Amino acid sequence: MPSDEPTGNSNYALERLRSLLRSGTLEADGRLPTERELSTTLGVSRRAVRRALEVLEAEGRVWRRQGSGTYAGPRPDMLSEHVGSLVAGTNPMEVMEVRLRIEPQLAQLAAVRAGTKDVERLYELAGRTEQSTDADSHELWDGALHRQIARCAGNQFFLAIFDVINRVRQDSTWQTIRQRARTAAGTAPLINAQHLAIVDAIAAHDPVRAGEAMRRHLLTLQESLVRITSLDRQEADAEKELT
Amino acid sequence: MPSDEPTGNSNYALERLRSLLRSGTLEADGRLPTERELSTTLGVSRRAVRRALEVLEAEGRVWRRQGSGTYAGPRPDMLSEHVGSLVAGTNPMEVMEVRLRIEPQLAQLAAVRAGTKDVERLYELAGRTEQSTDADSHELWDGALHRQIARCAGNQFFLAIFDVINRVRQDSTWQTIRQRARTAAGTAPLINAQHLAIVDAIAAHDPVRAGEAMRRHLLTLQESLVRITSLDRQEADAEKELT
DNA sequence: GGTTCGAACCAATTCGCTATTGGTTCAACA
DNA sequence: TGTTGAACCAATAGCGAATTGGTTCGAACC
Repeated sequence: MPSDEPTGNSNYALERLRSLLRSGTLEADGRLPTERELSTTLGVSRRAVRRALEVLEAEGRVWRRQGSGTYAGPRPDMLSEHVGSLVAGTNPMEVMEVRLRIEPQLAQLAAVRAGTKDVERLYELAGRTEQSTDADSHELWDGALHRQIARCAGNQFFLAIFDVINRVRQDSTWQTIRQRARTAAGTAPLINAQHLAIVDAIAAHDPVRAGEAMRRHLLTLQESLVRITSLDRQEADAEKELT
Repeated sequence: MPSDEPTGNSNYALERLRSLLRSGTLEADGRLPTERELSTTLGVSRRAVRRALEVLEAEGRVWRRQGSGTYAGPRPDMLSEHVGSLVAGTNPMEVMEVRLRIEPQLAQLAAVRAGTKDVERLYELAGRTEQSTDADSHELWDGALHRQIARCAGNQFFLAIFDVINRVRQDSTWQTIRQRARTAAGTAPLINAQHLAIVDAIAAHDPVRAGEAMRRHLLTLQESLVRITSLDRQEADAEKELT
């Protein structure tokens, strides 16, 4: 334990926890160590850890569930609970088909209704997506861009529907599929160009072009999805051959 | 086992089960005995019990869950519980805009994928809608027709999304608006003709025509909705004048 | 030939149990 | 007065056995 810092100080634990959250070096599900673990590794009392966590929880940086653990990020709302039942009855290809039918419509509406500030935000998000190096942050910014387009449509209910689709799409069950689909060979430049084409059309208030650009973009994503799943099938067949 | 009745007859089991349901002598949670139990107590094969239960399930008198049991009453749905939060943040015009963007897409898919049996069902529903005299049954059959089109799209997830929209649309909060919108002067013949145009296009496997027909149909509904709400506004303005 | 039956098997669910984990209380203590 | 450490409480996750609806298959029967 540090010597010049008062041990058991919750402020010290708070800083350590903040840096832990910033570093992003935690499990994929965002779960951080147990309170007892933290109290030993940080060399402070569990009470101090709890005080620090209470602050972080009040700030919305973490949320806790008795018997389960403490997790990074905002507390998940009730909507996501129903996602599970939706995920159960469908598959990624169906979801992609729905996106192909709905997101071009949102892009059209966005082209009609997007304001100057909206367009600025869209270009910023497209730039962030392009400049992100690792696949994780790329998907993060990509998701933000698509949702911003949905927001620009100016229809709260339509946005809610989009969020439902998005939740199903991002369900952890399909994490591996997405992880491999987005690392498909050399599609990144094409995808970034398509993003720009969509945003340009929205900025030009050209609904037809925006819808078509979005459709082409999703078709590209669908292609990589098909490629991945067919690869999976081939692997499965190969394994069957071996046995 | 009975002597004058053919054992293993599912009709016999069906009658026994009906009387069991009528008597109401089952657990508080509405759960009735397991299939294996029933097959022994009723002295019929489990297959016969299952046939009887299938009938009762189709009639909506019971619902079954694998690994859990068979329960009396209609199948509970969790979806409707959270519709309220969606309704709160939107309004009928937004919902209609979403329908205008999504249902034509469903009609297009239906035109591609609908089978012969599906088309027959569509014509039957269109006929029922046309022949219904009172506004209540008209809306009932109209809703069934629209949902059947969504089913014909052959995408379970898309159907789930459609159901979410439908739930919000049918929310009791907007009951009065819908009641007045559908009684708009003399639109019934036009709406029925539009229904037939949609179904004809689907039967002809013409996606473009199906989508356009659906769009025109929804535009008509939107018009009547606008008319109603504008009337409301006039009334509100008139009231404001008085105060 | 077609249907039914019994049996076995499959898949989803429930239940009981244990271990884990956040939440709480409390006496000791500085 | 406030903190600490420990014990205890309550809710949750994980696991395996038992249960239950869903399915398949061959034998028997009409």
